[in-house]
Amino acid sequence: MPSKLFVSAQEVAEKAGVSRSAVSRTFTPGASVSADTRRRVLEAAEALGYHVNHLARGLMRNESGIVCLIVSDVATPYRSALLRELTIQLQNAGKVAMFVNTDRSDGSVDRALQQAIRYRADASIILSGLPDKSITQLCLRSGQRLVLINRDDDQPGPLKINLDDYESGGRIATAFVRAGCKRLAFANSEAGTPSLMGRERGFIAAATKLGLEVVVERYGSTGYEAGRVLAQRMLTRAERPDGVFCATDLLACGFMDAARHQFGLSIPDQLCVAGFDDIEQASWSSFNLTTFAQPVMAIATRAVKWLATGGHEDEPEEAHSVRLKAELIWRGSIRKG
Amino acid sequence: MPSKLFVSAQEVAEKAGVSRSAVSRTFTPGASVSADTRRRVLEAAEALGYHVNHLARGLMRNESGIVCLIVSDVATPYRSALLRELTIQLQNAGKVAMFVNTDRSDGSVDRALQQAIRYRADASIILSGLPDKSITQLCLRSGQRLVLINRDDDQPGPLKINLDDYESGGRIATAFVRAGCKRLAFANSEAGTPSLMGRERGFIAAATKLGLEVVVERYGSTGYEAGRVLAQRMLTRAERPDGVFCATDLLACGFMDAARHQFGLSIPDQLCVAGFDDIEQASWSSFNLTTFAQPVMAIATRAVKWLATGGHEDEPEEAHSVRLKAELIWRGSIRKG
DNA sequence: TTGCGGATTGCACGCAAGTGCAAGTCGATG
DNA sequence: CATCGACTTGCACTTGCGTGCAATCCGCAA
Repeated sequence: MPSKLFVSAQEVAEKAGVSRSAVSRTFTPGASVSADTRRRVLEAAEALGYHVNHLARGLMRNESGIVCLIVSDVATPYRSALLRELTIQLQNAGKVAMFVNTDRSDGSVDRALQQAIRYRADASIILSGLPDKSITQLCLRSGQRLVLINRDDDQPGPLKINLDDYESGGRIATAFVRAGCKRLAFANSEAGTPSLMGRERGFIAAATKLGLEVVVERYGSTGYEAGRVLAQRMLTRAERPDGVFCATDLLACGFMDAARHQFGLSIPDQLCVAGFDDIEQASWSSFNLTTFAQPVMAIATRAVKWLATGGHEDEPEEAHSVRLKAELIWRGSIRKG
Repeated sequence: MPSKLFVSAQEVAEKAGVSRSAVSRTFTPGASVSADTRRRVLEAAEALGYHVNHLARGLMRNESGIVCLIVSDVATPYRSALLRELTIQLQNAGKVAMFVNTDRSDGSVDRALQQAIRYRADASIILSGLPDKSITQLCLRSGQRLVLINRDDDQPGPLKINLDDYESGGRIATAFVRAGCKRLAFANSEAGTPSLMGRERGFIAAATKLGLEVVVERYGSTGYEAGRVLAQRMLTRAERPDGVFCATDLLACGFMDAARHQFGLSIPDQLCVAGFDDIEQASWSSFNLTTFAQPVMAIATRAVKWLATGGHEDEPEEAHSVRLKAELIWRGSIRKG
């Protein structure tokens, strides 16, 4: 129970000796107020510690300024980097970020979106999971904008930002072959998201075209521990792979650590490794990992710009789908060709 | 411009053939509604896709359900882990997290708090920086609760959660001495926050008592790169240290990487290292770092519980200050004593 | 049938803002 | 001095919701 409540425009008006409308107009850009009234209002507001109530303003304007970020595994390096960029850019665009965590349970994303609706978020950005069509439709009907990042989905309406996962898989396969690798492998998680599967398929397709087979293992999540397990499984094979593409950098870190410390392998001499995401740890000298950089900045910029300019429904559907390129960052985990 | 707006309680009422009050009461726990009306309202709401407008509800109840998290460097492993725990627990407590990024600029935290006030957040949790007293007072006067995490501050009112940084510094000094280290060093950042300085002072005090001097270097931020630079500075000294306590795990990771790959030192044989935070990377086999675990879960639990129960102003001031213990996690970067 | 108690319902008001409209102010011009 | 026009100002209504109060309904006992 707060003993004293927030200051209202009414109180400011009384202190400044003007009407409440004048206060309202003072804080509304473009409204008509004389310089004198404005000054008196601002002084009174400053003295009382008045701040416009965005809840009420949002109610009137039907525009809350809130953008809802729907994510799982926030503590993951790649996720947190993207989140950081998104929140900063949203802030610069005059929006405020609301956070909803999801887990792997069914309907988790749907509940998150309902939360967004309850707070009348102007938009929701979905980084994890995929909402049910009915909820998506409800959001769009309600005038809420939707951005799906790396979430392959074909519904019209939301802005979809994706990477060239398939092509990246192909590019890295070529790199392995140039480095003289003979036995390629792909280390994936069991998550089976479109991004991960795209990398896998692209890698296999390109390798096949180059005349090499690819051993594929899938295990666990996309994290470090799963990478270790995958290494244990793959490096004990009779035909030990000498070129491994890991679906994420975290998998690659776990894989490399196990390869070096458990199997005593030297990277890149005996084993070439590549990852995906370009998390900060990839550049650490313990890993020095060749990997694809998620264009985090570009993703955030596209998303926020689209939200800010308020792309219309009548714009062509192509404009709702963006494919960005993941840049290959050369480091030392693959031999020079 | 949304073509269609959100569904209002009025529309639901009309469709269900009841008054708007009935709709409102249906969604208010404990209110008096007959089972029949309730059912009809719920059906209509479901059909129309109605969700209570929390902006309006917050306006009425003077309780928005929003908790504002004020942070810088979100993408840092320790920060993102804490953030994850906080958001999840807030969510479980029926609150929703709002996110405000701060930078190092003056007044950045103050602006963040003003944002919290504008959205009538029930509380703000500050993880970075320290707000001006006047703003703090305004928040408290307005009935907003405040939690300061690892932010040494002596104002009454906010809940302050801190660690036993000083004592931890002492504990690790003892461990170094047991391991036979003769030349201790403390690698710190220039940030100079109370937590970092507490670790430094505690470490020096204990070492001095044990008859050892401590070389201290401070450089840059608390990140990996700063750790590398610190290693370069410290490991080129005539009297090379053989036991280094790094103020954070990231510093330690950078330090270890430089020590091994640039100076060819073997850890823990030639050099013992300890860190602080217990980020995920500390447990990776490349680092296997002995470190102090931030009780992330406990911190979040305390903060959220305090917010949920709504501790009163008339409770004793001691209840507003919590000191948690950082647990020493033994791994392989310090020799066994 | 009447009276009574309890549960349910609707009306109307309030929360804190934004805004159209009409009234008011002021200076300049004819 | 009257008239015009530009600029300000305040009134009143609106947004979506919660809730006190009074009215209504129902069942049951007298």
